Amino acid sequence: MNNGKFAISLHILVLLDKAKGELLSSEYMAGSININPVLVRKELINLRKKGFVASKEGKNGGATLAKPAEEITLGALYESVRQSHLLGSQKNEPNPSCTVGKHINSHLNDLYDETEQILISQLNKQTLADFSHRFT
Amino acid sequence: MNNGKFAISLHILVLLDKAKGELLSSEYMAGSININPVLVRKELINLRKKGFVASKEGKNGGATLAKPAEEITLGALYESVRQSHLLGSQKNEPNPSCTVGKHINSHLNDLYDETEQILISQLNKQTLADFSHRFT
DNA sequence: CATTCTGTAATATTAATTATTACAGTACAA
DNA sequence: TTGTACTGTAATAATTAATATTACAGAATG
Repeated sequence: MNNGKFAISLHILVLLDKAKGELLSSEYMAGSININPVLVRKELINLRKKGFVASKEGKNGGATLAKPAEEITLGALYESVRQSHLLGSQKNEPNPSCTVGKHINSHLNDLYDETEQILISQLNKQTLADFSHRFT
Repeated sequence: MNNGKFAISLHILVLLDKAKGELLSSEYMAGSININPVLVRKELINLRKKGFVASKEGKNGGATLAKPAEEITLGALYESVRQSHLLGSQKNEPNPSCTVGKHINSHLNDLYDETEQILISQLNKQTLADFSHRFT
């Protein structure tokens, strides 16, 4: 489905939760995740768009959670980072002169959608707060 | 998690199911999927190893299902093509001097494992026969 | 107004996926 | 017994996706 974005985003959110409202810089978070700060800022764009975090520009700026960790479900996070389909991308262009080839993509998409819904509802059972509490 | 392998493998299996025991060549299947025949043969290696298909070499050779489509669940197929983790690969090496960085990978793996189990059991509700019947 | 941040674009690097070429070996069938 | 049509598999190339880097304008602080 997706890439390391879910892991990176969740890592960011846990750090912000642990920071208890204190602003964290992208550089600091990048140091914990061990990736480039620009990648953190890019993920923040997305997280901000979804209303999970807020940023403050300028000196002593940084990011913080924009809503309580109890109100951010992992399913919502999954949906926010998901870009392609769960079980495989529908980039194949099967032969339309073959009955199977002609319909496989729509059947695959149905299957993926059904399955993804289950996955999301499973992830929705857990909030950022729950996940964050796994850390001592 | 994984790539287009799930889609390719499922496409192959549906073709074989529809062929009702008749041997299909990798070239023929590649034509329906619209990919290179070598990729089909590579997927067949895996499907054979899992006991889903059998191949016959030589002239007029090809592949066929090795067990009834009713006995191949999509969950088993998923497990057979899965190679990396569902929600993202654990290739990050977070900073171990940070509490969050130090433990995030093991917590992520726990989460992924839990979630993947749900996904597999969901996919297990459907067999190749069920999926194949979606095609007229 | 120097400093420390964010936001964002542009580009480079690396890794993963997919495709291609090549050929040995197997089975059939004339 | 030999040509043909396949599989099996390795080696390599090409393409695409993911990640990293560099660069710099603009915002807020002190």
